[in-house]
Parts: sequence; structure tokens; C-alpha cells
Amino acid sequence: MSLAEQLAAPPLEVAPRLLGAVLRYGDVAVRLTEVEAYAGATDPGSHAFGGPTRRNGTMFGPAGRLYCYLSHGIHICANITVGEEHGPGAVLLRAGEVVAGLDVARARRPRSTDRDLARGPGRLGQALGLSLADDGTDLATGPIRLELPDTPVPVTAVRTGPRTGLRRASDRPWRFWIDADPTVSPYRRHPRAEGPEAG
DNA sequence: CAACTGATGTGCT
DNA sequence: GCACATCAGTTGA
Repeated sequence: MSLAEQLAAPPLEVAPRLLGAVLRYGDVAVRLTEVEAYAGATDPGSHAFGGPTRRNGTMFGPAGRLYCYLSHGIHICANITVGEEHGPGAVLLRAGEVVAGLDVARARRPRSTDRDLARGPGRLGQALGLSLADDGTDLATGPIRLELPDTPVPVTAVRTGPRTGLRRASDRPWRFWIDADPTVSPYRRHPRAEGPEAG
């Protein structure tokens, strides 16, 4: 089964299966410990909500590609396109553990401890050396590869909660992480998030 | 062309 | 836990 076929399922189904997967770019590899699902056209929190634009074009392409965008003018955030046909589903890679190329990752983020090297989407992008030019990369054949885990992370070790830092649709519990993993980033609610305050 | 915004990071307490 | 620095891209005129 090809990578694209394995990812050809709804984001909410694919997201937890990406935990434990390894994203490799050159010397650096990151084992994913935290992801978020974005459902596309029906999800007000998704970049694809409202249709295709110059920026989000990759989300409307085939599954198994890397969707990179610029956040806060300085950080590169990486998603994996998932879902069937040209449905604009994606999974944001929020955090991970550097499992190869530790020296290179440290050089890229000199002020980080090893634990923080890829703890957060911007940090993860920087540790891997991503740029906007990497948007659209095919993760099965390109210079950036996604290696799905041989044995998935057991469901008992997967925790869920609301997505981090969103203003819209901030209450949907579409964030997935590996329980008790130190490289998972802390939850942060958007200052002006819509919806009910978390009790 | 100018103004606004953000799926964040860092430092300080 | 909290404040604020940050700046390219996107949007609207």
C-alpha cells in the first residue's frame, strides 16, 4: 500500500496514526509526538475554509504532500495532506523528538535544549530546516520522507484535546499527542478564541 | 501602497 | 503563567 493510500482517510482518522511516524529531511529526523487534524472546507479553523487561494493550494492537491506555510512572518509550519480525492484535509505537525541529526538540529536552534528542539510547530520546522520552497513536496519520493510506524502507538497512549492557539473553532478536540511524552508542547488558548471558556 | 493578522517563540517572574 | 516581540504574506483600497 502506497503512502498516499495509507493517508487517504479523513484527517480525524489519520491524525492519531501519524503519532510515532518519522519525518526525515537530510540528516535530521523527527519522531512525531503531537499533531492536529484540520478538516478543510467544513472546518473554520482550517486554512482551506473558504476555498483555494495562492497560499493553501497544496491542501487541495493529492494526499501525502507537505503543506508548508509561514506563521507570524518568521516560523515555517508543516502539515501533511490527507483525505480522499481533492478534499482539503491536512494534519499539522505540532511537535516531535529529534531522533537523528541531533548535531545539525542543535546548530539550527542553539538556544534550545534537546527537549525543545522540535517542541512546537515553528521549532519543528526550524530543526528540520524547512522553508516555503518545501511546500508541495511529495513525501514518498521527494527529499523529505515520511516513515509511518511499523506498529502504531497504542490507543491507550494517545490523548486528545482542543487545538492550540486557534481563534476560530477552538473548541474542537482535534489535537492528538502521546501521553506523558516530554516533547509535547503545552496547550495555549487563543486570547480571543471563540466558543466557551474551558472549565 | 498601507494596514492588519497570526495553526508562535522567547524571556521573565 | 504571562507579556510582548515579530515580520512576511494576505487583503483591501
